Amino acid sequence: MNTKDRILETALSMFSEHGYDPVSIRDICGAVGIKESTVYYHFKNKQDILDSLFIRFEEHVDSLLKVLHSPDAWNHSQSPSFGWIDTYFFDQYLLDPFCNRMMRLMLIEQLHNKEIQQKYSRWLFEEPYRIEMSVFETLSQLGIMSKESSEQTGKGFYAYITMLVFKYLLNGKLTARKKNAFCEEAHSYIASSFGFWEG
Amino acid sequence: MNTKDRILETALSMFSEHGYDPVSIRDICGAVGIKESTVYYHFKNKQDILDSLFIRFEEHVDSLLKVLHSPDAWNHSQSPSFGWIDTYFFDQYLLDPFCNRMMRLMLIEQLHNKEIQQKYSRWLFEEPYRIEMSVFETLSQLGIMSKESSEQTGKGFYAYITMLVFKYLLNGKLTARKKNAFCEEAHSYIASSFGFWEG
DNA sequence: TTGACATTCTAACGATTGTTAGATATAATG
DNA sequence: CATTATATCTAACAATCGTTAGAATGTCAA
Repeated sequence: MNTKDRILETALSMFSEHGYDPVSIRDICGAVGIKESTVYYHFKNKQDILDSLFIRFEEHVDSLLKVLHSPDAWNHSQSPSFGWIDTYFFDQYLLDPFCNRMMRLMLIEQLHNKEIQQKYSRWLFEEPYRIEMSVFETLSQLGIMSKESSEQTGKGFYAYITMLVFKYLLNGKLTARKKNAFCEEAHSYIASSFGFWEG
Repeated sequence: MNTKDRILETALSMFSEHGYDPVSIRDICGAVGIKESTVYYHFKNKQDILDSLFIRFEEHVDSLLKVLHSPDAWNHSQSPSFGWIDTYFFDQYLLDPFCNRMMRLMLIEQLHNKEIQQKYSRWLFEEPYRIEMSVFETLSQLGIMSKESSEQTGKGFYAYITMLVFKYLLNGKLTARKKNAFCEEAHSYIASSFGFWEG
């Protein structure tokens, strides 16, 4: 991996753990194994590192969203399924190491950074809401649920997953134990609430 | 208010917005209107300010919990009610300015501070879960709900409130708009899910 | 008024911060 | 080989950090 990417990866790893301000350029350089001035060859300043991380993240999730909303994503079963949510929404977004770190970073910085607060609202609440609700909307279109019931059930599902995200995926260090707890409790909720469908 | 209390209040206000490290002793002193060295007359060091805040918070919520679990709290209706949740759990905990600031502080610091991470888990997940579930446990004891149904419904309720807390009460600055959104959506959820009871 | 104590001040310390100028090394091009 | 461009280095800067010693106040009892 080239130096620029190593700086970005190390910076994200440290920012997501301690926040932006508490991590110094020297901290990052020490971990990467370069001198401070080298950073300024690749980036305009410290803020530029943060900006670059968000550019990469939004490219990443934009391409992810395109896949999600393309017909292919829904092909392996004729209707949207919780297997689909597992593969795309859980594994490639909520549980993905890069995305998880970016969410931690947004979580720390949102309280005092207005720009990041907007990104935080979008990527932790609005887009997940859209994605999860689209599943239940399809369910009502397919006649599996009534429109009102699908909306109510969708909101309940969204709230439960959101709670699990904050409780397990954005609470202290992300350990294998917490990942498992998230998956187990999510699947247990799905099983007990939607056992009638795609058992 | 005496100087020590003014330091604590100002520090909490700034810590909860920016986090512990980014706020300097000089920032706090500038806002209070004193010189830096005065802080060290009242506190051992910067960390001591943070520790004092947590001591005050835990004293505050401990006394709150005592009230919650005392018979008096349940007296104004023969069964636990959502009005009770409104008065004690919402107004005096989740929406209380002091508690809200402490929760923000814990939210920021928990990702890299192991001690605070434990407090965060306790005061944002475990205790709220206990409090909310105790309501539904009573419901099943009173025969209003079956044991299984009360547990499932309780978890759904807890998840929904937790989601609303993160979405509205710990997302950027706490405005009147967000407070209202929290209350409205919570009450709307209660109404649509539990309209059968205490309409 | 004097003395004792509580409270706040002035002024500085060593360490760390983001950033920069300019030298040095490495690699590619003629 | 000489030249140019790319990449990393050394070494320092002004500013800010938490913290401290000691002088200057204010308050109240003797």
